[in-house]
Amino acid sequence: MRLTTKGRFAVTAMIDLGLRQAGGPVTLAAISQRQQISLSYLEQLFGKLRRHELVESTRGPGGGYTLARKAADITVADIIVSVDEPIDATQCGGKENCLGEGNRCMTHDLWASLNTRMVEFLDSVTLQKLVDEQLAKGLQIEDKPTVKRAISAMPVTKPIRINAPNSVFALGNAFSISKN
Amino acid sequence: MRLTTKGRFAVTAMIDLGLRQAGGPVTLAAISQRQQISLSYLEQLFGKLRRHELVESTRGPGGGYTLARKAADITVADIIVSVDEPIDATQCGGKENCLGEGNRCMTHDLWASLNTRMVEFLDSVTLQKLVDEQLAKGLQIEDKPTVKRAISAMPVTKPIRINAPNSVFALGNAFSISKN
DNA sequence: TACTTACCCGAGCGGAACACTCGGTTTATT
DNA sequence: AATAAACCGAGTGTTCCGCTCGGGTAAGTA
Repeated sequence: MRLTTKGRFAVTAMIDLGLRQAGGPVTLAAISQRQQISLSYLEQLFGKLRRHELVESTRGPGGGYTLARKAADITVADIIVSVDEPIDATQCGGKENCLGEGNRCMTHDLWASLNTRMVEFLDSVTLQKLVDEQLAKGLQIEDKPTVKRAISAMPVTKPIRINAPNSVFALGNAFSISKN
Repeated sequence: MRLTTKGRFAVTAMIDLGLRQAGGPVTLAAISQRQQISLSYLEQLFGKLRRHELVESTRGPGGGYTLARKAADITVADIIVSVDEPIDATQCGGKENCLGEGNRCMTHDLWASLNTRMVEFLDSVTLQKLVDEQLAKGLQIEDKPTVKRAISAMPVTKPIRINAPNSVFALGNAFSISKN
């Protein structure tokens, strides 16, 4: 489990989905516009989210994605684990004697427990909670416009790189971390 | 604030330091051996830790590093923030209107709060706590051997890549994350 | 039947940052 | 002087992120 913008995007998109799915399946194209995430990239992420059974898809016109479970039953950990796949093991795969004789594997036990607590934390934050937070902040969801009008009114967005790679929790200046 | 093996190494090294500093300054070479972390890499990390005033250094023979504060006053967040430096801001640096007109910056508020909670959590885990955990697990600290004997008894380690990049919380198989 | 909509999929690419090396300098002790 | 250790900066290879491209397939609408 890594924590990158990948997971951040996934969480963001899932919140968007949770906010709008009451009006039927939500299109990736719509999420892409609202959240400024590349459509193709969203497709990759939602492919993973679907395989992990966090979302369900319906194809064809009027289709899109919906949550596979109630938002209250989806946690941030679920989402992040889904998109940041196992990859593979690093160093001393499973073996206990990764260090020399005697002094064995202090790192593993330590980090495993730290890791457990991290997961527990992320697991304690449900999608519902995040959705509610957004609603509480006065976010208002406009009705779905007719497709034709929305398309015609849409400005052409030039493909620039919006997001820097691998910078989770490295937010914009206004939100940079400082412990005073 | 990113979460990578870099931070993991730093935390591990700091625990090692916390465990051994009672007997005077601890050498990076010693930490390198015990924790299987490249010496030069440790030097980089401790350079940052020193600049952030988490450790103090004494040069020359018999020198090494000690904690700049009590272990109880150093948190995991302190350590990780120190080594994973600000870099710089991504996307819409500080501006509030990163999205188009109307729908503005849902992502930021959301992630900022999530981020805050993450930091709060990591800030709640002190180095002292981690050190105590290690001690409780029966780790025993041997007396410092004389330098000459230790050096002569040391096998030549061939420089292989021990650790994969960018895989925090992607632990070995035995510790891979699974939410059953 | 066509047409469109939307999900689906895999290959690939530029660049950032990780994990690490190397060669050297400075400071202090023996 | 010799050694031990912290310091420093400039590299290097690899991974993987963030994203694009080009095509597919299923499901509605005409």
